[in-house]
Amino acid sequence: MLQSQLFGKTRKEAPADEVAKNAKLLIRAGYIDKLQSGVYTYLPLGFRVLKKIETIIREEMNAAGGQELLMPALHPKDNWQTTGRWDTMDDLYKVMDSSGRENALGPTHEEIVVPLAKQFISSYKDLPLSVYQIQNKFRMELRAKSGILRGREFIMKDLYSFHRDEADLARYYEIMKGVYKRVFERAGIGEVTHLTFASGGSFSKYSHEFQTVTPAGEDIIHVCTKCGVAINKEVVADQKGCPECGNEDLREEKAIEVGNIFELKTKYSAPFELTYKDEAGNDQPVIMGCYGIGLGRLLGTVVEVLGDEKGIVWPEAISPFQVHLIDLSGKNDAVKDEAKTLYETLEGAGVEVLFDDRDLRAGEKFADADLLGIGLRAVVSEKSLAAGGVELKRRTETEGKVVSKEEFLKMFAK
RNA sequence: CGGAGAGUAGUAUAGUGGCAGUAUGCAUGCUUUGGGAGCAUGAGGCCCGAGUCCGAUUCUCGGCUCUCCGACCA
Repeated sequence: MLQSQLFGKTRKEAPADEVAKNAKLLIRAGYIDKLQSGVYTYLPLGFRVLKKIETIIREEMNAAGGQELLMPALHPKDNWQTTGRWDTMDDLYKVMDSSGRENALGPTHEEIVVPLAKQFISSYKDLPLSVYQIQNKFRMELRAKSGILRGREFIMKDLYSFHRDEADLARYYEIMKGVYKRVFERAGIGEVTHLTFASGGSFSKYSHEFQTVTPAGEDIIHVCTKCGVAINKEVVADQKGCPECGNEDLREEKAIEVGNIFELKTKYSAPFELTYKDEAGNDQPVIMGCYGIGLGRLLGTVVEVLGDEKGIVWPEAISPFQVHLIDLSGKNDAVKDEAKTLYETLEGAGVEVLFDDRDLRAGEKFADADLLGIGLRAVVSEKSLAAGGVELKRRTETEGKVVSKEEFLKMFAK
C-alpha cells in the first residue's frame, strides 16, 4: 500500500473532545473516525487491525469446534418478549418502522440463536453444538465513554454452546477458558490479561471474565500475586483469597473486561422450550453457555496497554502491516528507484507493506511512523544504502541497525 | 437519567453587540531534505431555532451535539 494513497491522514493534534488515550491515538493516526458518541468508523488502517483480530478469534473458535454463522442485527419484538428482556433490558435499542412494527437492534443473540437452534436440535445426537458469529452489536449505553472501549455500536464475537447436561457444559467451558487465554496471548496482551472470577455463574457459583490491567480500566480487580488469577469486586466480599490457589495476597488493579464466558444453563432454552430427546426418548432441556469478546474493545485495549508517548505500538500479530517501508531518498532519484523496487519486491512476495512514498521531510515521516505503530520500520536512504542496505528499527527499539537488502527480504521468506 | 462544562475553517484555538484573527492542515510556486523546516500567494469558519436590538457569532430562552463526574453496564 502506498501511503500517499491511503484513505485517512495523521494529525498533529488530537480532537479536543477526546480524553481517552485509545481514541486520541487512533484518531490522530487515522485508524478510526468518530461519527457520534460511542459510534466509530474503522478507516482502512483500523479495519486491517480489526480483521487481524478477527482472524485470530476465528481460528481459535474454529479450533474449539465453533461453527461460524451470521445472524441478523434486526430482531423481532416477539423474541425479546418471550424472554421478558424487551421490558427489562434498559440498554436495548428499540426501533419502530413506518408501519408501526417494533424491532430491537441486537445487543446479544440468545433470543435469536435459541429459536434457531430449536429448528435443528431434536436429539442427543445433535449435541454438543457450538456456533458463533462476529457482528455489530447495539447497546444504548446511557453514557458511552473511553473511546472505543465502550461504544453504542460495537463489533463482538459471540459464541453459544449447546449441551445435553451440565457436565458437558462444564467440559466445554474449560475448553473455552483456554481458547480465550490463547486469543489474548496472540493479540499481545496475554501478560496483563487475567482470568477473573465474577458473580453470576450457576453450578460453579462464578462466571468468568477476562480482565486486562490498564489505568484506563473501569473495573477494579484483585489479582493473585501467585497464580495470576483475579477476582472482581463483586466477588471480593464473599471470597477470602484466591479461589484458584488459596493465596491471600491479592493486588488491586484497574482493568478492562475484554471477554467473558458464562453458563446460561437453561435460562434461555427454557422460555423457548429448546429440548432434545435422550436415548430413552424423553424430552430434556438443552444446557447452554455463551462466550463473548468485544473486538473493538480488544483493539482499543491493546492501544491503551502498549501505546507510548509517541503513538501506537502494535504487536506483530495484529499490526496493520508487517513492515513500514520509508523512502528517504529526497531528490536522489537513484535512491528513490531503489526504495520503489524494494517495495514492489515485497508486494510481489506477498508481504504486507506500507510504503511511505510521500514527498515529506524525514522528521515528519519518522513521527508518523511512530504514531502509526507498525512493528517494523525499514528506511531506505542515501545513508542506509551507503551503510549497506536498509535501516531496520522495531517500534519498541530506539536504535536501528542496517542490514543488506537480501537479508531484509529473507525476513519475510515463508 | 442526575450534576458540571463546551460548541468559531479539516484540526487546534483567540476574540467581539457593528469588515472574525492566529497556528496547523490544504492548493500553487520557489527553497529545503535523517526527527513534525522556510518564504510568498490562495481557498476555507461563528451548531440550529426563536427572542431582545437599528444591528446578534457575541446577550436571553429553547433545542441539538460533544466531553467529564455519578448512576447503569448480559
